[in-house]
Amino acid sequence: MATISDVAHRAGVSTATVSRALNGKSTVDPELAARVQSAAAELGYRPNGPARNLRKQATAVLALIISDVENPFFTAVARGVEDVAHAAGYSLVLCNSDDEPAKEREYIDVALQERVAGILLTPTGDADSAELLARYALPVVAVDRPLPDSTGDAVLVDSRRAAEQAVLHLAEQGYRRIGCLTGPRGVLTADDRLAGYRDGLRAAGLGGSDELVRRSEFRATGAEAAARSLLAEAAPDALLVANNAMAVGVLAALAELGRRPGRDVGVVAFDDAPWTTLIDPPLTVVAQPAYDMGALAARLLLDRIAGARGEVSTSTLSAHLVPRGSSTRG
Amino acid sequence: MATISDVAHRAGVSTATVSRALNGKSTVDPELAARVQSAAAELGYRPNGPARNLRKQATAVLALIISDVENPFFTAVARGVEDVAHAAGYSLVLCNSDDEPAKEREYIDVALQERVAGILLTPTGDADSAELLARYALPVVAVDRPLPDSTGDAVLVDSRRAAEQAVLHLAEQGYRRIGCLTGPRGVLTADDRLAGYRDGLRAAGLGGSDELVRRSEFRATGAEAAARSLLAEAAPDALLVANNAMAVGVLAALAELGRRPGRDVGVVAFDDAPWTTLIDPPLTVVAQPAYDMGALAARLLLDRIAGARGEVSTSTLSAHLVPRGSSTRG
DNA sequence: GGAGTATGAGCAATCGTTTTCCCGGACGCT
DNA sequence: AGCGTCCGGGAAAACGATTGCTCATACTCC
Repeated sequence: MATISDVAHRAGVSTATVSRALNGKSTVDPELAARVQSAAAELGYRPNGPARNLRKQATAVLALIISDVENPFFTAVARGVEDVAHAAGYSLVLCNSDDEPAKEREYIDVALQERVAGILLTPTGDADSAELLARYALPVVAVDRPLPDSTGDAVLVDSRRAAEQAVLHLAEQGYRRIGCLTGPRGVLTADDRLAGYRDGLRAAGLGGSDELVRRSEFRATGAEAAARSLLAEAAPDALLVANNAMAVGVLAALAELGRRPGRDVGVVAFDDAPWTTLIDPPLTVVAQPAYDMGALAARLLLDRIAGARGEVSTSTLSAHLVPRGSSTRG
Repeated sequence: MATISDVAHRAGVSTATVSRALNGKSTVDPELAARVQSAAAELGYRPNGPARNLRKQATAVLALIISDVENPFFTAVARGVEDVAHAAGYSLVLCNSDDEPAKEREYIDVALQERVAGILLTPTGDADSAELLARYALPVVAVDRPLPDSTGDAVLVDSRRAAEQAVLHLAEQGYRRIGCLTGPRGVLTADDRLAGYRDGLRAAGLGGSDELVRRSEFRATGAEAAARSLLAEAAPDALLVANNAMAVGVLAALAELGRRPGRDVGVVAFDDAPWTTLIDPPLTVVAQPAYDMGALAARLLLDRIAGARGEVSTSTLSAHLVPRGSSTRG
């Protein structure tokens, strides 16, 4: 593949001039610039990225470490990030941590090696990861969950408050034994939503009991089993479900048990998705602004990279309840 | 950040020895190797990726150019790719082409500059892109659709046959005026599925007419409008829908018109998704092995990169029909 | 006409690795 | 004891761009 000196040779100038001409730097004689342009075009010259990155001691690459691209919430985040990054001339390397600290650390290591300009991640909460990031002073923005010790900017959703409102909504609709299906202990969004659930029960004057709470992975199969056990053992008349994938499992369990959402068991789930209006009754959801979170996070990160030195910021966007049929009796 | 010579200095050896020790190359005295290891650890040394890539004239990065990460089909492909790539020590840069040739070319250009080891893409069909790839002899595997002129390996699904079988299935169930909603002209999967639809009609002895066919973008909103127009103007008693996102639009249109899938209008859609069993009646789908396609494509690409010189291959996986309630009367 | 200044291009250093080449010492064999 | 062979490690040359510095040329102004 043609190098800059091939181009220089063909255009009859030095490599310095080629570089300047191609990067529109300083003043290059228009005629020479034209010669360079055409020489580059004829040779199909593409600057060598690694060489340029080495010399400039900087790359135009961001790392995005999310739990799982197959989760529509993270997918929307990724899309927001990519759109902003791309508009700014940055590329994105995609990493699935599956919420495993070991994988997370491994990917951070790769990012460090590749000297990416910054990292966006949904932290597993692993302290070593955070320490690694801090040690190398790599620009970081956390999405969906904060970093341990809240080093670095974060773009969050007020899950707790949203969960509380979801419970209040269920209570208003006349549900009394409201259960909660949330994610693994230690995952902040899972714990937050549970806390919000408890806030809601308290605010509604409903006593809660741990019997009405189940945890599972943030996936359909685990949630299905958890829902089944909860329904059998605690007889809830409504459920707050902590994410979209879990909702699939819960709805499957209800269908199998012949319990109709809304009339028999009120259901509210986190995360909106296109299909939630297609089921009967339509699913009441807590819609999170995933795309916007990604876009905002990317912008914050680019600002940091550009050298904005301000205080560490935490942006908390709010989720909003979208009431539909699954949370009304009748 | 510490460089290799910092490590060399601290360990009291040359940079060459550090490099050899850290890469487990040739034979380095175990004692020296240990000194190097601990010096590197103490300094928190991370080899400079760009420098290494420059020197080695190779990177451990693959580019993945797909239409849209928010489409669950591509998301599953991406996941398959990522898993395989990661296991082989490769990173993935993610690009959304939105099926726009201009964006596709732009991303190919970026990939070329960054000297990625190979590209996986769902080609828009743009000839310039293909030419670009061919000119630089970059290892490429096409996923879901072949490259123009079928340069490069491809991992496809037998969409046409699957569409035919879906139509035959509908015909068996007693539907007679079967319509088709497919994607934009020129997108191969869209055209293939349409061709398969026509094959199916012919095989079932049903006359087709263009009146029963509509095209839209591969998205929900376009499909909803198209479905509405088709239902109003051509009175089909069944629909073959060419992808998952479109199915959402179609089902929304049916719901709004008060037409029940199955009983009133048979529906079969491409792409399975977790929610398809939650609706009533459950949606009959043509399930594509998206994850496997991604994984296979990545393996083929890695083989090419490793220097497998064999013939250009085309792997055609088969999709299978999953009959559910939306395609049975009653 | 001469001195000073702007303008534009080239030389060469530099980024941090890997890898080739070479050299010194140790060892084995005759 | 002398010679040949390994073997391990260091010096230095790449890799391909960017950029500070220098220098030649032409121009302006007195």
